[in-house]
Amino acid sequence: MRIATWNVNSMKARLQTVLQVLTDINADVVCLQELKCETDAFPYLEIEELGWNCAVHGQKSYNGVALLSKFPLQDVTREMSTLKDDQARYIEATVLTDKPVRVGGLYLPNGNPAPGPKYDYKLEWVAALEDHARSLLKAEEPFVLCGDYNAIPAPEDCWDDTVWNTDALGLPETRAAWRQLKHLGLTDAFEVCDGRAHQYTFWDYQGGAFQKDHGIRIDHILACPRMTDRLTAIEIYRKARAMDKPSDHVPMIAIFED
DNA sequence: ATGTCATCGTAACGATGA
Repeated sequence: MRIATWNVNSMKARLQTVLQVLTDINADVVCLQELKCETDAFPYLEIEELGWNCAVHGQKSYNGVALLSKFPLQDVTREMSTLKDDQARYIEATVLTDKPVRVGGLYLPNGNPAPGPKYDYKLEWVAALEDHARSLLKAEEPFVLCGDYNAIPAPEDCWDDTVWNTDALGLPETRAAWRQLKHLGLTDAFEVCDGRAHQYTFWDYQGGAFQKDHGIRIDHILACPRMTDRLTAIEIYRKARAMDKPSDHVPMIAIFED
């Protein structure tokens, strides 16, 4: 079972790229972020034609998340139990295989400029995610939480920490919140399956960042203990960043034993 | 001297978010 996460930075502007990448990565489940379209404007027909079931939580202009699955999706929820949010940043559903798994797709707030109200919202959001993860653990159904966390876990997860450790994505308080989430008993799939320094999932459009490999690792897959037992490998599909009309993020794929 | 992109409101860009 291959579970992927990818911030597409607009479904409308990126549709052809998205269709190509979906074929390339051969995942069973894909969490998408930054759709930048309303739920009804999602290109259901084109995606379904490739064999996906879709669950979408969109909004106008900003944010927006979706779950794509080759298997049926059941019990879709579009908010965390712990946060009343007017921004479309969360979606969760059960993927019905012979070993059902609850998949949460999330788009954590960017939080810049920090400090300020946007950073406060980010911290509030990650605290709500922690509470929600706690309730998922209590429910004892296997789950993964995938998405754009807008968090650089450690200095070696960016190209130059002196640039990022004062940014909302790399501030000590952001990293502490990330660790606190993990310490509930969740596993960063990249950390245990690869763990190398300077492996990135995002490169800014500006200043030739990709060519210089000036990236950051901010897209993550967190697994509960039972899913961690099945975890075998992690992949970062870097090629997506070199395509025509690329997103600034690339897909990350976690592979679980069937 | 040296590569940003997408969206919206409004009518060819400026403002905004990332």
